[in-house]
Amino acid sequence: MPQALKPLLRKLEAVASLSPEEKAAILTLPVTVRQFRAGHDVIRENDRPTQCCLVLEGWVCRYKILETGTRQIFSFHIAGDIPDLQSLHLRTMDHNLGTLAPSMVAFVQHEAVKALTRDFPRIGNLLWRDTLIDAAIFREWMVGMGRRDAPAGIAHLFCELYRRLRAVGLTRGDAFDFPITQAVLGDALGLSMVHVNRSLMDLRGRGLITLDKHVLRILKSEELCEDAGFDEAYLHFDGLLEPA
Amino acid sequence: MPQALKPLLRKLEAVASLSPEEKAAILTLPVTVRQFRAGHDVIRENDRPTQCCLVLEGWVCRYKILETGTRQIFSFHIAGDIPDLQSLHLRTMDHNLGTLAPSMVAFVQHEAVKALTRDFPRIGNLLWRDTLIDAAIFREWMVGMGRRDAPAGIAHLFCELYRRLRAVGLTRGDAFDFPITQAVLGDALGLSMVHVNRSLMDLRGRGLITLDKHVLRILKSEELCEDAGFDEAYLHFDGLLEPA
DNA sequence: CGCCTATTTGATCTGATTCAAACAATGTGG
DNA sequence: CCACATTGTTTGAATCAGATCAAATAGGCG
Repeated sequence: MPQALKPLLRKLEAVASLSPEEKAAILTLPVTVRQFRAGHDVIRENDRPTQCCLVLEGWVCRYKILETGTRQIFSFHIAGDIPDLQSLHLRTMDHNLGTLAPSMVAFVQHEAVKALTRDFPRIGNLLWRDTLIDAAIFREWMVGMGRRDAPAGIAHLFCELYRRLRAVGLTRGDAFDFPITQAVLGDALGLSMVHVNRSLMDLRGRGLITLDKHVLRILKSEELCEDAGFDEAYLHFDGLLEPA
Repeated sequence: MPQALKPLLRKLEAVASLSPEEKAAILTLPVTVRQFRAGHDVIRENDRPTQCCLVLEGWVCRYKILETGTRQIFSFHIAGDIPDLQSLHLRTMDHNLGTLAPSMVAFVQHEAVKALTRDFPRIGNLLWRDTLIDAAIFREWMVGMGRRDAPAGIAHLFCELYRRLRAVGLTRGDAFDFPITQAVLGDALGLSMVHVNRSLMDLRGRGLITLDKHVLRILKSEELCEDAGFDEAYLHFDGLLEPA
């Protein structure tokens, strides 16, 4: 099903225009598509995957469970993301990949991706670039955990997710579907669920957002960004790669 | 000065054996070497570098300064690291790179690196792999900031640095030079300097480490790892790339 | 010696955690 | 369609890890 890879193509073409051959090579990658329920693992720590996976629909996250039983979430992934590209070059998974909502995921054999990057080095560079942006997002989350208080950290995450979702056409005006529980939010931000709840109340109380029935609406975008110290540069929506 | 690139070669060869041609290509990369004093910037946020840099000697870190004036450090880099490989694919720097100690840094034009990865795709994959390990380290730091208390976070960092330094031959038995002040440690871990000091006292008090005159000695390695919940898998010392 | 930077200690305060319980929403099977 | 179970949100109270403020002490080094 070639159209399954449309989200990926869309993402790559946002950065550099691809030649017809490059597009065709991507769209004809052999993929297997699987549907997952919420709360299931797609890949586990210590696995040695032979395929990469691409999110087509839903919400997926990378995370680790500590000895103490607590969880740290590293990233959220939405349509078009390739959350485990790293398995292409790192044999063993050092974290888990799991769904947070019902999700559709496409799998592509490593061999096929390697052949693609061999035949079309520019595509390889675009994929590399994607993993570098992942890393930039990790860094920004570090800022949130290390140097921002809870309301600012949450606000910052909302600013980020709004822009990433908008970039793949998943916002409706100033709102988007947000099927993420407060407990999960806490695991992502390094906060307790109770404190997430109170910080959300704070953001709501100041009229910056609403969050109801899993729909998040950003009411005062400028104020929210201001509060969060948000600067979208780290998402690198700008950075064109050199032309073909 | 071809021998400047020895640390890089050493690092890459730890993962995959290189052909004579590949080695030659790396060693003959045209480089400029510069010496920096401690506390100086090598690259700044918003810069658009035309070259990559490689740490030959010293201690370098990536960091960001917030509006509030606080600093968040994202990573420490030592000999053999290429802390801004990302500039190869992301036009604009989203953070700073600065020295923490007198350091020697080699610069290589992007064009030269791109030519290298074009002519020797396996080297390109090794470099990509290096940036993926960077990202794995970011994730582990997120665990530290989000889910570990201060002594465990510091202990974890020490475990990591010990192994990374040992891998490039910069340890002497169970000790290594550690020219990092407590304030800097705080900026890396998202802690106040005072609290870093108290946590260090705690580690010392329990006889796990000594830290004196910028020499860190690990007295009880197992206990320190245990305390920190340290598992070196994320450093991927194991993961061989496929053979040539 | 005197300056500057780094470490250490004390006292106080606060953001965030923990524990506990109520409440709301959603879904499921009988 | 209701009863019940389950999952998620909200609130309260007590406690604690870590921040902040302030000042003393200790090293380097020109």
